[in-house]
Amino acid sequence: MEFSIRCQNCSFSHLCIPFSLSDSEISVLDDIIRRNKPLQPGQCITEYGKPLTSLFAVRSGSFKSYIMSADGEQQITGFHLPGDIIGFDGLSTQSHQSFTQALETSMVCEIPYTMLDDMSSTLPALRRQMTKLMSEEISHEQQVLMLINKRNAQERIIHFLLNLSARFKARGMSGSSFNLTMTRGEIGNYLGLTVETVSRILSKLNKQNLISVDGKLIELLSIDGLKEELSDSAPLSSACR
Amino acid sequence: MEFSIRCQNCSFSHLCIPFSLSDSEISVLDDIIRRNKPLQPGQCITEYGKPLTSLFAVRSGSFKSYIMSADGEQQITGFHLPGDIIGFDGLSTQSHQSFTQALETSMVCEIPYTMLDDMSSTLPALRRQMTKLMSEEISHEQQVLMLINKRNAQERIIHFLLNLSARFKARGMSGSSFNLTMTRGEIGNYLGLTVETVSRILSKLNKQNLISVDGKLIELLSIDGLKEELSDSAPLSSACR
DNA sequence: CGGCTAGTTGACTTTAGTCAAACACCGTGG
DNA sequence: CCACGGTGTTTGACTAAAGTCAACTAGCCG
Repeated sequence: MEFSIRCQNCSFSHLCIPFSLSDSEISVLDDIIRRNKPLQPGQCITEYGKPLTSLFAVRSGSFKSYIMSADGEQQITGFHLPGDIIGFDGLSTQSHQSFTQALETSMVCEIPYTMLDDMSSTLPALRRQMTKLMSEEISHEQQVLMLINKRNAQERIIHFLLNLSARFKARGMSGSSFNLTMTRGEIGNYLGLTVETVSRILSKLNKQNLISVDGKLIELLSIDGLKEELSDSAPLSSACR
Repeated sequence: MEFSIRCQNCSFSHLCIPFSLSDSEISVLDDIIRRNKPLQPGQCITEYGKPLTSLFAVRSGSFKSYIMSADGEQQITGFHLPGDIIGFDGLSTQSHQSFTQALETSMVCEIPYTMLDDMSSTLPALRRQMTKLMSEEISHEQQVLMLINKRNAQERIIHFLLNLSARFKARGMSGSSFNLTMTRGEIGNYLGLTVETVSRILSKLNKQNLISVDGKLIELLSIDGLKEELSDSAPLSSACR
């Protein structure tokens, strides 16, 4: 059936768990993966507190993950594109720590975790890749912390756009023209800004002809110009020794 | 010699890699661990770009980890207490992604990584514990992102103090009275605040008799009162739907 | 057509940052 | 023993960046 694309011919496998596995190893992995029907925008694949039985790999579309505070406030912790793995934060308790919601019609590969863990004892390359992916997530979150703590609103948004651009490019899509599947509010939530600030800065960058904004459609007109804007701003803060 | 405390009688093993390993498994682990001489304040155990050959477990004292941006700006990503594992962020590239510096005279257990990885193929409990520790680090960083993005200066500092308190308590030390081994500047750097703001808020909490500040020595006079301060403040922001 | 959500823009406010000055603490060396 | 320099901390006065509040527009879908 149509949902059954295999890892062997998946164009995102170099970003995903199969990276650096041999063909035979990939085939073993492929056998345990479940590919379900597409998800509609708004549908959740993980919810806080639910038992973690599988990890998910984004097959197509996009997702947001968010945690929720005691008072019900959301904090978006990441946006996921094809090839990304979802669920690492739940492995410590074997129950999900965050919510993950489809931003558009999307598909995922579901990877039963106990099987994956079992396989990793006999396949060192698989174990190493899992470790690598988790380690990358830790490093990435550290970079986000610096972005939020040390950069102003415009710098955060430019970083965000450039990061999206690079990730689209790594997936064989255009890095200069893409659709935002998240709202301005979701971008702001992630970056610690309000909707208004996000909107104002996108308008400003648009006016400067650095980007072209047409609703959800974003074109990066001058990536160099955008990077220029980053280095222009105050290079050192007093918080740094 | 005096540096050779073993995992078997280490009082932090329940927080560390040995957790949930059997006695015989701990003994295998213990054999690969190197215990070097104490580190002086300011000494680094990891530096960006250096090959990662070992992970480190804090044995005594405390550390800060920080990443550095292209323009030399530091972002502190965490403070480490006994039992904490240092180095997960470097596993993806097999080279360290951050700097880790002793804040006081401290000792670490050095765990050669290839040996640890080899062991994890035959010891599922070890593999699971490593995964658990990495997963916890991911979850923790997500919580920090929410703290920085959604909480004001006072809330960040109270959270920071309560978190330190809980961690000291989990290590059998007083959760109500402790020494800050980091400077106000380092606290501010971590929380995205300036030295002045940190100082002002500590003074304010001191004046409110919620804490007592005497230089580096902090006493939490009313943990309930501090938590009260958290829930008092604006419960919902407009960034949340 | 009407109602809803998302997005934009303007006017005003607030929080934390900046700049500056002074103090405390600590180790060094005369 | 005390003077000195350095780093860390505190406090005050002022500023600026982003948040808040509000009004309005643009799509979208029933």
